[in-house]
Amino acid sequence: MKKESLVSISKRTGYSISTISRVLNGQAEKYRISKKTVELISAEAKRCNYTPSLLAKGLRTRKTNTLGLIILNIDNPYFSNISNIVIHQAKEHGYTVILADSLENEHDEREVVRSLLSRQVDGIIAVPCGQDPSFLEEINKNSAPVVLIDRYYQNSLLPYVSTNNYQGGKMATAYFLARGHKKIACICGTPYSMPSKERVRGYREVMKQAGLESEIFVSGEDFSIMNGYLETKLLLNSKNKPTAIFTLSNTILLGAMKAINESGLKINDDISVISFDNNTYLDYLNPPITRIGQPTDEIGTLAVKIMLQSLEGKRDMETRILLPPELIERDSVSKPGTGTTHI
Amino acid sequence: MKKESLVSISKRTGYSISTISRVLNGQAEKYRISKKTVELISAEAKRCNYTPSLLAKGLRTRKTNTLGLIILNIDNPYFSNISNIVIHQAKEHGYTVILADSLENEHDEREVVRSLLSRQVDGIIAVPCGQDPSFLEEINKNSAPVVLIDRYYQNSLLPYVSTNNYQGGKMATAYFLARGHKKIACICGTPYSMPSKERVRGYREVMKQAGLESEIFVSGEDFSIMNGYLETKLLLNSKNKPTAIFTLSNTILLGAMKAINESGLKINDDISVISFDNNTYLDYLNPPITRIGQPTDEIGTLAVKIMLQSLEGKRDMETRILLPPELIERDSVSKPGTGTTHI
DNA sequence: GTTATTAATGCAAACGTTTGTGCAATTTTA
DNA sequence: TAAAATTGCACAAACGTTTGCATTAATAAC
Repeated sequence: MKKESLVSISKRTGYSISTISRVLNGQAEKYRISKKTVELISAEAKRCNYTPSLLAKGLRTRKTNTLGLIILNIDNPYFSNISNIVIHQAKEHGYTVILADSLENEHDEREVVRSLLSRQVDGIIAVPCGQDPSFLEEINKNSAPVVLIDRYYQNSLLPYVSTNNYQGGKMATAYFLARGHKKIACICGTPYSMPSKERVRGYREVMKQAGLESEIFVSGEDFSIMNGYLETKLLLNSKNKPTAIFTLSNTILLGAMKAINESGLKINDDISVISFDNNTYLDYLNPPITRIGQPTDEIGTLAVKIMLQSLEGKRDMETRILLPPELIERDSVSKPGTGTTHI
Repeated sequence: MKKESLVSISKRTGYSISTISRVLNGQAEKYRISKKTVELISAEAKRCNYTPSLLAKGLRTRKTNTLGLIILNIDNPYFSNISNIVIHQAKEHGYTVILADSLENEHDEREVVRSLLSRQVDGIIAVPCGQDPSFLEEINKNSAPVVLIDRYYQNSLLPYVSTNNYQGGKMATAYFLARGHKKIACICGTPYSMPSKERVRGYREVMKQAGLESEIFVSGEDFSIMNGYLETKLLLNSKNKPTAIFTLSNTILLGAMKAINESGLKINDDISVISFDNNTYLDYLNPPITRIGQPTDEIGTLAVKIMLQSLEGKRDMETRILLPPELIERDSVSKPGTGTTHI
């Protein structure tokens, strides 16, 4: 089965390539193609199951209807979650997305961007991994519009949509305080990343306001399970053991739980935990984990929307967006007077 | 910044487009381009940060170095796991993958295939969702090679790589039996899908051999959390309550756990559970869940390998592959004489 | 001092589209 | 009935590559 093309249809119907093209693109009226011709060509196209070559189309029009999506790590449910939304939203608007991950290193990020650009993606939605926005800014200026999600830069005008992580940090800390905790430790992720910085800032702020400045304790190096595990190990073995731990991601939480289990402690009874990120399985853990959920649906949807607006040349939209997080109350924090450790 | 092309480099260096092309494709020697020229052109290409247009390249060579990957649902960790492997393996060999999901319905599957083909993917790796292989067979024959993963067809020659689900079903059931269980129920997923069918077949086989034919109980309609929840509800409220439940996927498991929790029962003590699929978080559930793990790494890697072989015209590889599953023993099955219900 | 070799490069077609412009035939206008 | 307007379509260039073949200049062979 030879692949069908405008040429092959042209030969079979006797009409010129341009006429076929215009009919199949709904430009028939504009070019006054007769009704009879339109029907004839449409019928033939359907009969032979014609599919336009998006390569040729893209080459000619400089538009591929393709978006690049760069995340840190496909395996992380938070990102696969967002990817899912972005892919479907894009599809909804006629776009296909190419998904790639940077493995959270700048070298791969650059390589991936180049690869996407050589495929002429119309735009790039990315969770950036470095501390320096200039590379992506240049891409945004010269090659293809860039929209950031999750992570973003303060000193850059790149559009982004993320969670109000500061608020999230405050919510978690306040919740601990309301339940009588004072010794609250925070295990953070990649320290220079905006989400980590902002969550920590919220935590510090609330601690300070409560007069617990001396109890502030932040550690951690990245958003890995291992990091959560190691830091928790250290915390549990320190002289000044906390009664509550604020883990800044679902991955850190898993590591923390492992360390806690190994110590024979029970979450809630012996030590309280709040995590960031909302995942279905968190409700099935023992106990179900109280957490600060991010509005991933809205983040993905808005990112695509901003991208599309940008592609259509509209620039009147607010393009630096922080969405409110949500406290999802479960059972991993002891109630006042209930816990054993912190009274 | 005007996009660089062979033409722009040609103009600047004075060499013809073909010479540039050959140099940049490493064909210099073959065409006896002088060393000086090669260096000059290479330097200029690097200087201006030239990236070839893969659209033009693909159009001309009919090769895009792109693979399509179709899965049922991006959000399911089992699939995002496999996707991760496939994407990285493909990248390893110079291929980019376009990820799409069929939402487990044939209409979307067809649409997605068409979309991929119009992008001229070199091949398609897919978890098929229907019962009829003919559509994908036709694609495989006429348009692009197809390799199936996870699900496959008995009456088709399409290459596939999957888990030996039959063996997995037997392993789980035998494990239950060895621990003294007799009333073992099985909650299956999409009943006509090969994984579900084979796992159930293994379950039935072992039950029969143990003389427990009368205790065989299989229900379930799909691989959703809801299905797991509802079926477990029914099981727990039936007159002939099972002492053990074999859930055929991680999603079904989550649903089942919810139902079990709601009944106030405890896994292991009151009811035993084995699930299919291996996920990190299963170790953090209460209790950690004993499960039949699939070799997702190998599945993804082999699928890509088979695809590449097929693209290179080699056909001498075994292309219908079942890999052995692995029993991952945790703590969700009561030990003989320990459980309360089944003695 | 011709002629055959070889080295180094250029020409032009083709891949499958889109789109500005051109042009013949038909119809309308005056 | 001639000019003008409209209808219905075709031509051809362009997008950025790859690649078979042609071409030129230099060197070697005789």
